[in-house]
Amino acid sequence: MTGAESGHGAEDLALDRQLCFALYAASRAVTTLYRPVLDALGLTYPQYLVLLVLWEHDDRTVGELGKALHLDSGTLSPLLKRLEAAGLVWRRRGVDDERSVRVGLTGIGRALRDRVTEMPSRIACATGMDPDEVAGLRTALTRLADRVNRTRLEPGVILQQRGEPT
Amino acid sequence: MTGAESGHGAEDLALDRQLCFALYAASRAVTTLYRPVLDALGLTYPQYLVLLVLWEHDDRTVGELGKALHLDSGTLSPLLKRLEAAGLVWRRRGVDDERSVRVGLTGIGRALRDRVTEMPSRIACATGMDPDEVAGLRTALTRLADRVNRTRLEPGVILQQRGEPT
DNA sequence: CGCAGAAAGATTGTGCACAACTTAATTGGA
DNA sequence: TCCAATTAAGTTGTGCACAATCTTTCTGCG
Repeated sequence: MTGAESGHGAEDLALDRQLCFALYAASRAVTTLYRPVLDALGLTYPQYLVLLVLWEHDDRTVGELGKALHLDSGTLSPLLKRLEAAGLVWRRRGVDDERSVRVGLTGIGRALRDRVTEMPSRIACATGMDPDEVAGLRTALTRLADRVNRTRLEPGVILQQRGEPT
Repeated sequence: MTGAESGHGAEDLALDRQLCFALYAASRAVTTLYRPVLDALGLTYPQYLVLLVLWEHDDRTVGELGKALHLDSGTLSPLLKRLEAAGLVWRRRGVDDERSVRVGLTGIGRALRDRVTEMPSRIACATGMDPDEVAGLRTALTRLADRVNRTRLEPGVILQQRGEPT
C-alpha cells in the first residue's frame, strides 16, 4: 500500500485491462486490414458493409439498412449518396410510402461482389485463428453487443432495461 | 445447388458471418454504453482513453500517447487541444528536444479519475459476463489486434510480414 | 374532412480516424 | 562544418458516427 486508496477499483483503470479498449483497438486494426483492398475498389469500410447487406437482399429502405448495421440516417444518407454518385446503387422514393427511400444495386454494384468473394478467407488467414476460434469470437462479440445494446447506464446509477419487450 | 458457384466463398459474405462486423458493432455498442457517463463529465470516449493513459503515467509525449492508443498526431493533436482547453491537461514543448510535445495532467484532470473508478465494474456488469469470460475475450481481442497489425493485405495477394523484428 | 401526432429521411454541427502534406528541430555522415 | 535525411507535431481534407433539428408524408381519430 503506497497511500490512500478508496477501497475499490484502484488500478482497474489500466488501459490494457479495459475490454472497451481491446474492442476499439481490434476493430480499428481489422478495418485497417481491409483498407488496401477496399481502396483498390474505391470503397470505404462502412460502404462495404452496406454493400454486404444489399448483396444479401436488394431493394431495401434506408431504415432497414440502418437496422441491419445499427446506423441512423445521419450516417447512411450521405454514405448512400456517395455510393449512388459512384454508380453502385440507386435510390428512389417508395411508391406506396413517399416518406421511405428504397436502395438497390446497379449492375456495377452487383458485379463488385465477385471482386470480394475471397475477402473472408483472406481475413481469416490474417487473424491466425482457426475457423472454430473465429466463429467462437464472433458469437461472443455478437452476444456482447446484443446484451450491451439493451443496457443504459445512468450517470450515477446502473440500470438494466428491456429484458423482454413485454 | 441453385446455379453457378465459383467453388469457394459463395455465401460467406453474409453480414452476420463477418467477424469484422461483429467487432465493429460490439465496439460501437460499448462506446455507446460509456457515452451517458462520459457526457456527464464532458468527455468523449477517445478523450477518456487518453486520460486512462495519463492516469497511469503522467508527462508523456504525443508520440508515446499515440503508440499506446495506436493513434497518430492527426487524431491526437486536436483532441489534446480540446482537453487542454477544458483545463484537464497541459502541453509544452520538450526541453531537450524541441520537436516533441509533452502532455500531462492538471489538478482537475487528475481529480477526474476519482469520478470514473467504478466504470470498469459497471461495464463488466452490463456485459453480463463473468470476470473470466471478460478477461478471455479481452485477451483474444488483444492477440487478434497484435496479429492483424503485423499483416498487410495487398489488393490481390496475401502478404505476411514481420514475424520478428530480426 | 381536418388536424395532431408519429414516422422516415435529410440536414447541421461536433469530434474522431486517417491519409497526405507542411513545418520545425535534430541527427548523421561526407 | 554543412547539409541531406530523419523525426515529431501540426494542418488540411474526406468520410464516418451521432445528437439535434427540420421537412415531408402518413395515420388515426374527432
